[in-house]
Amino acid sequence: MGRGKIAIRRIDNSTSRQVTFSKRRNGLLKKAKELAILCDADVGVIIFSSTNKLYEFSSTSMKSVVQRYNRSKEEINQLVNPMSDVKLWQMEAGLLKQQLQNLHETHRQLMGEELCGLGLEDLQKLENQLSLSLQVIRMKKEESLTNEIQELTRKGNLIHQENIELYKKIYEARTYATNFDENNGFEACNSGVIQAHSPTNLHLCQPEDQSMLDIPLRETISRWNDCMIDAGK
Amino acid sequence: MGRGKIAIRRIDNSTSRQVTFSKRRNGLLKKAKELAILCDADVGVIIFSSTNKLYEFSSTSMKSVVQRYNRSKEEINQLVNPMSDVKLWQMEAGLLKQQLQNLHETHRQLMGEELCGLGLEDLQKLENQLSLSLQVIRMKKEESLTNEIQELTRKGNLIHQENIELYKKIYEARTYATNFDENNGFEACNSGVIQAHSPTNLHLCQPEDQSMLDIPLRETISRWNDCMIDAGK
DNA sequence: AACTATTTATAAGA
DNA sequence: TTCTTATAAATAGTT
Repeated sequence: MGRGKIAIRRIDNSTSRQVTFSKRRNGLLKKAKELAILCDADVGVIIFSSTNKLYEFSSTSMKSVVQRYNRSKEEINQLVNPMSDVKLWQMEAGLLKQQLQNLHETHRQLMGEELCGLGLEDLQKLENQLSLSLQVIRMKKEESLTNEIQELTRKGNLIHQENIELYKKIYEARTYATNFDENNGFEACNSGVIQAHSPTNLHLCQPEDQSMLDIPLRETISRWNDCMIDAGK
Repeated sequence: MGRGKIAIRRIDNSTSRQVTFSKRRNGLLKKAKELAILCDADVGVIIFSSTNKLYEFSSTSMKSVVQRYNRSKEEINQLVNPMSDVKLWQMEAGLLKQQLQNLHETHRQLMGEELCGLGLEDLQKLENQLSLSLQVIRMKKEESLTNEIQELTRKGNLIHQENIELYKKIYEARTYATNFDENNGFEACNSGVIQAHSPTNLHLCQPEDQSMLDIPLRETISRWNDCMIDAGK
């Protein structure tokens, strides 16, 4: 029914296909409507285009048509929501709520609450579990503490080494200054050389830690003294 | 499209209606099929005649078409009414899921698992909590044990009392017998009573255990036992 | 169910 | 997309 006859097979040309779809879709829906009216039939038509657009016609309501279809087919009402999505989600929520409650109770018992309903055996189990947990946690804590102490010790040693190096520098500088000028320039050397030396040294190991760059020379020496005293013990 | 034009309204003549139904139904199904093939569309058609007979066509399967239809309708609903019931329940479920997950994590930590992500402070808190729980549970257990012991002691005392009463009865009975028969009964009484005292202690309440009542008077005692049990009910 | 006059649907082109 | 139009297809009424 057109300028030419066409074979009933997928139309290759995309545009042509789309146009034909549009026309025939309208034709189908119109005819469905006419059939329903003329012949007092209950008709439902669902059309999805190749681009997933939905078109439909139903003489009463799609729901009732499909339900009737299901009943007629004697299939289990799985197609149109015997268990609508709302119901499904309600069930899901109910289930989760139940799980949450159960876990909550267990949790409370682990927290030492709501122990009234428990028998001796349950209490014993709980005690064992807690005891075990405590053991694990204490081990973990100890491990953590040990690590921290190790780290601190390492850093301490590094700084100690640095201080020794520093002291040596200072000592050399002083000796050099003394030898260099018996009666002259000690003050200048002291303020110049030594101040230039110490900050460079500290930067080598801990560039991020600037806090000890502010420390005056006498403090460095005093700290070195302390270290030596400690080492002598 | 026929010898004459007809208005689109219910055909009054029943026979005519039926014939038209038959013709147009075939036409509709044919056109649906053609549309599906020509335009690569997914089409479903359901037709109930006025006599409730079912005719159908679907390009894939009616089930998949209808499911797709339902899904499509849902999406539309959600767009129109973004806070539909479904959405609300989905949110509820999501929330509960989250809570459950959180609680689960806490629970695992209380069980001494998954402690890697925790710092020293967290570990300390956990330890304190567990320690506290353990304390409470041990108290509860002790309380429970104490109660049980008390209860057992009470019962034991009661039974002991009963035994004393029993002893008295036996003694009276024997004395009576001895008086009746001068030199015969005392030895029997002596060996009987003393042996009966300690082992019977717990057994007296259980009338089915007759093993130690080999002495001649066992019937009397048993009858007395029955009386006491009945009275105790 | 077959026939056929006619209406309707639609393919192709604009 | 929409309109037009020639033509294919559907079908109302008849046999």
